Amino acid sequence: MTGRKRFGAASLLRIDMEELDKDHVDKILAQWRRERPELDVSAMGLLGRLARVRAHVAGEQEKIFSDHGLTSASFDVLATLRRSGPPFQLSPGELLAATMVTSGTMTNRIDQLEKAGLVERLDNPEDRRGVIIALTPEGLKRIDAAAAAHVTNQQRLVAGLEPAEREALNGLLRKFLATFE
Amino acid sequence: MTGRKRFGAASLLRIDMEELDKDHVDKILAQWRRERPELDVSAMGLLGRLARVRAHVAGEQEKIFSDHGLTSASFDVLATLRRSGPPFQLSPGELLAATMVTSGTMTNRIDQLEKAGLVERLDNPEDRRGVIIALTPEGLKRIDAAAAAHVTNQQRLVAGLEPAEREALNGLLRKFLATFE
DNA sequence: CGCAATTATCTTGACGTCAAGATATCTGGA
DNA sequence: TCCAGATATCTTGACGTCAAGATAATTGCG
Repeated sequence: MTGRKRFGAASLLRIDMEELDKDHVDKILAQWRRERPELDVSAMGLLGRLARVRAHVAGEQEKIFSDHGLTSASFDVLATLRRSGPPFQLSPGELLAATMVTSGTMTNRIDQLEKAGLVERLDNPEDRRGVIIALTPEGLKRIDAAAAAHVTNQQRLVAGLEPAEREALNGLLRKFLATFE
Repeated sequence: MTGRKRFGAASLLRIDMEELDKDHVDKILAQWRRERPELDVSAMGLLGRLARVRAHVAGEQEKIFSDHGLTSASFDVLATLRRSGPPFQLSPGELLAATMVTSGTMTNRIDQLEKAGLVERLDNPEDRRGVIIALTPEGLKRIDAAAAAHVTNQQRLVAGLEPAEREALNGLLRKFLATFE
């Protein structure tokens, strides 16, 4: 918490009103403008807030995963298998395509989940180079419970925005994302 | 929904006419709605896009840091020292307060930067428990060059949004961030 | 003044991730 | 058929991060 009070002593002392709405990112921008006034930092506020919001959201989400004995990494894999539908089986390559990590990372994630008894590696009858990763019954129970808690928590995390704001933010992020994907 | 194939790449990656306007996140939501229709996934789209956009932005920014022999971690520390103004010195605790990492992480970051000759640890004359981290002349040159390239790159990253959209997105992220800080 | 609580920084050990490369298998063209 | 290139997955080694706790110095209470 770095937050300042919106209606604290500062406003009673009539300190510049604009200062009151400055957040952590605004302070960083003000420092850059003082030290390197020739730099155009107009994009830094948006991208800095994006990074900070994402860091907070990630931390809050990990708490929920931890309650269910999972990490964001293991949740990610189990959730991908779960939402693919019965029989809850995908190849490592398919999991890779869905999760923005490298093949070595996916091997490691599967290793950990296999040790925990949440997935198993099955022979791929169509390609001896490959395997099929399957949710175990325990893995299915685990991800079903974790996913329910996760979506409830996600609603809590966005509750500070009005429905119309969420809609607007979602639309802008969709367009922004489209510039990368 | 038509029958799915045994091996899921087709279902995960499929593009058909009805889905041309759907992005990766929409496809994930559609899968959840099919598999767990009782879950309210209304917040997942926004938070999923936030995570993916941030991951893309982080990757693009790291390329620039790498061009200057830095990582996002080392850039973060050097930039904090640089924008604090002359004499470009802060305590590890002050760096910690500015950078959202743990003390052990900060110790490690400073160790790496010291090895690289970009910062040095000075005795803190006011508190023998502590030290002062100072940019070296080489560190100053490095961060000044990297910061200039970084802000230019940031402008490129947001160029796919119209100025009014950037403004709106920035405002919504500001409000969202305020719910955490 | 003396000592317990606090503070500042560092250490340790465990993870998760990545890049680069190894291994095994498949595939298509000659 | 054969084999060179492509493909699927795993291995290795180096990092960066964190949580928990250690160490040393400072502060403030009684």
